[in-house]
Amino acid sequence: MLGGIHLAFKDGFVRRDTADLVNVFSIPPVPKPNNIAPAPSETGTNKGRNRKNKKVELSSPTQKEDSPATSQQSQSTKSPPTESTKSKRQEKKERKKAEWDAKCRAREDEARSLAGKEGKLKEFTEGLQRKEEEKAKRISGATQKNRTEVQQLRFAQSSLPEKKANVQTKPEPETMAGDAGSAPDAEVDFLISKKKRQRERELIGSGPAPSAKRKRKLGEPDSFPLLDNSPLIPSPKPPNPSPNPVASSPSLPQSNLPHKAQLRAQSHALLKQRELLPIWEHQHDLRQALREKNILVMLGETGSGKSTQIGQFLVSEPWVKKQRINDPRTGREVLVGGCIAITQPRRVAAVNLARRVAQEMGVHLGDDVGYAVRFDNKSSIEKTRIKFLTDGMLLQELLHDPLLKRYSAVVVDEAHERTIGTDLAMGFLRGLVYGARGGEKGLKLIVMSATIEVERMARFFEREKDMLEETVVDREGDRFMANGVDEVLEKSSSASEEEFTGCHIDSDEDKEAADGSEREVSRSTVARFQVPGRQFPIELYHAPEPVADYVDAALRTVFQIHYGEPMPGDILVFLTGQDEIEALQKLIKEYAQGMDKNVPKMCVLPLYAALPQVLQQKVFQHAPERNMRKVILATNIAETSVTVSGVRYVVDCGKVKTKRYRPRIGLESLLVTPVSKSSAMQRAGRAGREAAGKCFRLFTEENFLTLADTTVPEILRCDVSSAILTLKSRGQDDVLGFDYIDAPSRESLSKGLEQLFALGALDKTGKINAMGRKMAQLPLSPGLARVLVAAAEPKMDCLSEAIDIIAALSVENIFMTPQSEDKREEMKEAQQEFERREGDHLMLLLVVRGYDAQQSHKKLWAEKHFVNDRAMRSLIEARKQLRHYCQRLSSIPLPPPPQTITPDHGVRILKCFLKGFFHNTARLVPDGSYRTIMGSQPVGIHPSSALFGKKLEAIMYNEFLYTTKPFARLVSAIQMDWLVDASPMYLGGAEA
DNA sequence: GAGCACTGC
Repeated sequence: MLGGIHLAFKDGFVRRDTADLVNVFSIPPVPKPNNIAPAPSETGTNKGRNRKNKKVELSSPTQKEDSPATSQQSQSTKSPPTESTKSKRQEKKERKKAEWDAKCRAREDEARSLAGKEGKLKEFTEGLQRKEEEKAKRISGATQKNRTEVQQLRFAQSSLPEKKANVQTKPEPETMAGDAGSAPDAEVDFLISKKKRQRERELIGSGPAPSAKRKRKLGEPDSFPLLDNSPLIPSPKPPNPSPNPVASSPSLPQSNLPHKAQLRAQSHALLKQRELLPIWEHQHDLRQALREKNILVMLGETGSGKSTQIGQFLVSEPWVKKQRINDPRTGREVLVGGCIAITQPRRVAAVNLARRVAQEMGVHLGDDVGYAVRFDNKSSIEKTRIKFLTDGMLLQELLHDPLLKRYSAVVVDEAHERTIGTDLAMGFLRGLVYGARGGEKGLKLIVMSATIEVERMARFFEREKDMLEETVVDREGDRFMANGVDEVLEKSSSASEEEFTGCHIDSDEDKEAADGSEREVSRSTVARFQVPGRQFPIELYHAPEPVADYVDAALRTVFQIHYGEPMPGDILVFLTGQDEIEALQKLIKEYAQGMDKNVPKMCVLPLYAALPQVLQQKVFQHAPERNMRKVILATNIAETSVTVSGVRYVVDCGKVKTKRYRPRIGLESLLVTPVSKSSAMQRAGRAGREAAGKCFRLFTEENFLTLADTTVPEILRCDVSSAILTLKSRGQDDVLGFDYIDAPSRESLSKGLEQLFALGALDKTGKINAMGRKMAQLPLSPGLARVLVAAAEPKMDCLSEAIDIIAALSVENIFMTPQSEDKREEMKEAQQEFERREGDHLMLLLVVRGYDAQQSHKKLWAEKHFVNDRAMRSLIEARKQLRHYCQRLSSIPLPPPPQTITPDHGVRILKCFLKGFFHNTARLVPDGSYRTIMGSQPVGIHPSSALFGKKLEAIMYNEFLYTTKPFARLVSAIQMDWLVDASPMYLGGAEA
């Protein structure tokens, strides 16, 4: 039996090309061997997967009965509906209970023991890393790099069906003959040695590097493991040794501040690594380009080094020093410049890049190089010349300093991610570069992206002149009102297409003109630049026919890889959520038990944001045994935020959960949708970080071709009321006329405006008023910001209570979510002391107060009450910040929080919440169900609420979500007559 | 009687 499986797998993998893989994808389901150890109680059911997807078929019919995974299914279909069914069901239920209890216990134990081992593990992994560093030093970095380039050339030709066809190829005068095109295998070694010699010459310093031709490869944001691992590993060093020379840097002594000489020495040591980065040889051209033009758009691929080097290349340019300009608004002279800002979409990225660049420059973090993220600012107004910050932070600075006076240049990194933050920042920056900070002494703007969308961005920054004319003409008619988003989208996409043909930035087929050092010499206001990345080749495989159940398909593919592909090489599987991950983890573990003894073992690891930190870290550690393959089951978190080393095989289900907003009903929902092409490429790219890799797509090639090129920008998918408030508070009152890269639909914008008006943030003409300005300063959604402003009013007088509750609402769920029913019962009991008949909001307040009351045993207390300690700690941070902001907004000092909360007090708190959430209300109708007060839609109280099952006159809720049916989450009881003064403007004539 | 991807101020 075992041999049979073995052969079955082997057959599929003797030869490795797409055609064979087609067979592999369609081979019969993995048979489950008979001699599997009898399943322990926990394999008795197949919770989740079987229930959810009936199509799953994991074993052939004859083997079904042997399979613990399916025994339950066959049982239930076979047994007649006798009186024993009931007891059987009971039995099943109990078994299920036991199983989940066991699982929970196991997980808790695991977490605990891991936490204990952490110290030892760190020691161990650091030792390993030191060894690896030494090894890396021995291997010539240059050889490594050149080999990569050659492989890239070959890869790029063979894969990537998503090439743009209409690309002009430009012959290039100064290139090496054999380098450009398809190098036959025999030539490869020759090329490597040739390039190696060249590189060695370069390293000894004999003249500038001849411009090497490179090929565009899988787009992927530039991120080295040091950077990407960090969200999960707080230590400055990743525990995993990495062959990437950038990642394995000498580490600083942790104990005290390093001496200046030490810093210099380290900086010197790092210089060698920096010189190997693809961007290094282009620094002169970059500087030159920015002397000539104020805007530069750069396509920088994975590992090009753009994020770490750009600041250092520019910091000593003459235009960085402070200079006087005329502020057109006041007519007065102001002093501007002196610092380069580099924005990132994620906090960890900003912090780690700053740390790294400080090391490279040999300076203390916070002096010449610093960062600013929420809750953490390590930069100095006088000293800092390179500052990394999140895009949200840049927008925050815009609020108090509309000219961004501190900065000589702003670099927008990872622009292709198109978060609302980056999009708004780019709109504002463009306005500055062509307005108040334009001209010869103007602000420099550098936009860096990893996808071909850069060309669209270049167009966006270029079309200022046209736009101005257009806006003047269209002002009355309102361009967006009239045409809506479709026309805008259409316009931009056709623009980018024509641009591809004329632009020197090559796309995939344009091998001839791939030299980034060549700049477009034209009258364009935007300089364009391309820097190749460092990425190993990846073989792509597609499923031959559509896959009905991708969890099942992933299961088979994982085993196929495991049997057919050599070690080492870990497998990274992309799925959409925790549910799927847990289901697949269970299945793989079951089947792995039946593997032949001489087949390497597997170590299955989940990875998603909600997973406890200690368990996340396992992904970065070595497999517990030698000759063991790690199989990482991850959500989208592994696509951008986290880089796992050691991965050579990627399995991509082709789906992702995305938020969608339907403005008409004002409802946000989370849906499983197909990924975009660039997302799929990004995922595939994860297989080629350290060596050549393979990517198995669980969808057909035809399917791939129908995917959208890029992910829909966030601003087109979400509620934009918050974005509108940001715009208006920063001087852009005409939100319909703001120059978005992609404008939200007219419907979405007007819904947002309407909401803000109802909240009292805008006056009748749509201008922001005092209330709106206050709200805009708070790091909260407009609704929650409104609550805070209301709570600060003297007659309400419950500011510190409101802050506590809002802080609880703005961090991750502060309650644990136990899996087993027993645990849930236990949790209910433990939390009884917090329960209030008013509902969830006051319950949150009591939890916060309970946590506060603990002096030294906070963690224990949290554990006992099923409260998430990590969430509580970030809650405390957020509260500190909110208090700070509130104190700034009103001169009145925060009153000390009262010890008890009287019913009257509770009413006042809830009335404040109603000011921000009057639109999220429902009332009881005669049939005993709830219907929303606006729109009269049915809605039920979510089972997670303390008010679940209760019948109340009316309810208010913070969240509306649609899963199996419409649910209200975070619910409190209200009275109908409170609604009248919650938003008189909005409810004015309506019955309330 | 349900179950939520990922960020950010």
